Amino acid sequence: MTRKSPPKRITIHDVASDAGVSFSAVSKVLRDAYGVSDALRARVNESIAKLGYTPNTAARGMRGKTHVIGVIFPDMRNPYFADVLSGISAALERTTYQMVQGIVQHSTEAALVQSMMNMQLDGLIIVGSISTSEELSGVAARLPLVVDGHHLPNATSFDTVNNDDAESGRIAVRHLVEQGYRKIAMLSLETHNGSVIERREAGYEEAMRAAGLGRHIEIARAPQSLRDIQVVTQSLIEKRVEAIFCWTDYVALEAMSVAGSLGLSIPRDVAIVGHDNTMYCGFEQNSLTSLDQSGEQSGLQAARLLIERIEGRQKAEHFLIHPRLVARRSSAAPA
Amino acid sequence: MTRKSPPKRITIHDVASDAGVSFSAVSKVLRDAYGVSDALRARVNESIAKLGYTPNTAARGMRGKTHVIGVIFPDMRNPYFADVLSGISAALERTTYQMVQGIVQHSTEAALVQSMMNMQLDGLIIVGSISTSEELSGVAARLPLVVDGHHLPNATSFDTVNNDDAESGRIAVRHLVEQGYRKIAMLSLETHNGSVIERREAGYEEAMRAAGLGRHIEIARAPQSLRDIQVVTQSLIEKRVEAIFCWTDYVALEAMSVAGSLGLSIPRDVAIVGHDNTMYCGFEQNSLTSLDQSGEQSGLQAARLLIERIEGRQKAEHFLIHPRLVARRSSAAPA
DNA sequence: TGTTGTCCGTACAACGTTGTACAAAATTGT
DNA sequence: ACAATTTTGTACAACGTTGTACGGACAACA
Repeated sequence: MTRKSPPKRITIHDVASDAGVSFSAVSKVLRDAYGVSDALRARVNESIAKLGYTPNTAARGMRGKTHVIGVIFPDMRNPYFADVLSGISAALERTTYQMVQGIVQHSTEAALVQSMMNMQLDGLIIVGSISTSEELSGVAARLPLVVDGHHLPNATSFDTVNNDDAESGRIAVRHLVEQGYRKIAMLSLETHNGSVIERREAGYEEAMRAAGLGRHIEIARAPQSLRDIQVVTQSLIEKRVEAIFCWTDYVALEAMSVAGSLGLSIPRDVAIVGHDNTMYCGFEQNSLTSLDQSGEQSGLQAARLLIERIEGRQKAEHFLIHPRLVARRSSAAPA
Repeated sequence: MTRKSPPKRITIHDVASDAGVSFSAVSKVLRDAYGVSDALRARVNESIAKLGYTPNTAARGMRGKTHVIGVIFPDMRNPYFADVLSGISAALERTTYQMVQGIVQHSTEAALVQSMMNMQLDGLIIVGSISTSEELSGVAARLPLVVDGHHLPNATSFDTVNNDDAESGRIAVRHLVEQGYRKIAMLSLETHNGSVIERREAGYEEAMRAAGLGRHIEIARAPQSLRDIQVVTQSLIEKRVEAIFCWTDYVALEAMSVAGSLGLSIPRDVAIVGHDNTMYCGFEQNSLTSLDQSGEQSGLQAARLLIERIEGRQKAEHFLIHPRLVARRSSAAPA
């Protein structure tokens, strides 16, 4: 409709002249600073509502806080992250903080962090970081930081939230052993700069040894590509493993697919356990046993910690979530 | 490690004094404006690299462009959006533009748009918008806008990218008819403010009539919740439909799950077709026939249009993508 | 009535850029 | 050698906030 009209932005000055006060007074109301009468406050708020004023984040960034936090996700394909996001949203609901996301797709985590710092965001939650402890400390020196999904319990300058991943590995193995499986392999991730997968592997090995199955320990690693996962799964199957514990659900679903293509039946020929208990696990055709690390809870805690930190906390906190097994048909006892 | 050191931000002034020039000169280099000698440019660029300077986006937002665009997604659960994001990333790769995402979870689309405007972003791509044409025109009056997944071919103030959704509906029906199915139902979405689902329904109806199956037209609508989808699917099955065309893949997978739970086999008892051809379709246990609307292509075009618009194009463009059927076992001809 | 505080509201200097206006220097033409 | 022109670099006023400094009004106390 409108060709190229000049849609003037409503500023604090417009509000001030509408309310008949100085622009500084409006600023005071916005920051609810000391030294404004109730009458003035009411008048200003009325004008704000009437004009539909919203503060300019860019201008705020030049001076104090922007009231915006950034959340960085490693990818958008894994529906687990949607749960984390829900948790963060829920925690932000009753606060004045807004949120923007950055998703590591083509760009790098470091570039995204830089970009968000340049926007002067008030704090950052990095989910599934692949950065080193040093890099993260560098970030934390410049703005409040919470890392979700990277075990760094000795970090002093930022907080972390994590699933007890060693426990995940142990639970998976114990469950499969109880169900009667012995030759239990793990299908892991090839390159993992985070410490999450290491711990799952460690938990897996520990439980295998504890069950007297040390000789059956077998960890196969594949990169994230579906093709590679197929190849590695196939080689595990050829080795006649009885069960496969996969580092995340979609890998488990792919493993299931490979087994199916080879004419094998699950769990009779091979049992499968996944991780994250994403929505696809519950579908009848998958019926995938999985470890639930409650992404929602994870996000909630991360946001809570970040806000505390923005508001002044200095001492680091490290929150651990206890995983819970959700058993389904894919790991039922063989008949 | 560091307690509360003052990590001074490196500004244009620091670069200027390092290079021994005025700060305005540095700004000129950054904007590559007219009137800088190659010598000065080189010197400045050297200092920039040496100091690791990056421009402050907030400050840029106060004056010209931020070189950041915003992308708004309706949710993070549907892996289709990951493809769209890939396309956008790819298009931005060789440009100077950065990107941040906003995901409509607890907050509203309008709130996210407002928030991104307040950050003074250079442009916006809204994917799967539920806003009205008027609301979108309002946004477009204030900044360059591209809408992906909302048919508004008469919009003059913003661009759109869409799948030919009527064609999707027609293709799905024609395919099922060819395979020998007659009682073909559609499982649609209950509340759809976008025009995408309407068109799919229209295409479905049109093709049904064209095939002389008008009397078998049956559109069932369910909200996004899994529980509701189950109930609606079950009622379709009780009506003994032979095939179900679902508006998106995860609904199709859920329908498949319901059928399986009822002891039915696919496609013998009921055929299923999904939409978006997401990664889960290819898994053997699903083997779901689906319509591919190439999210990657969609994102690529949206980003291209946005950049053109940021750089001055006024005339609206509307890009249409042609869907392609990927046939799998879920719609094979009954034996 | 003068003095001392409180309270409320205003003035104004940042913040780090962009882009316009202008001065100085270098180059060209005569 | 001197004016005219072009090229190169600098100065500075925005942009919309925050937060500190300050002034004026009014009440309380002597």
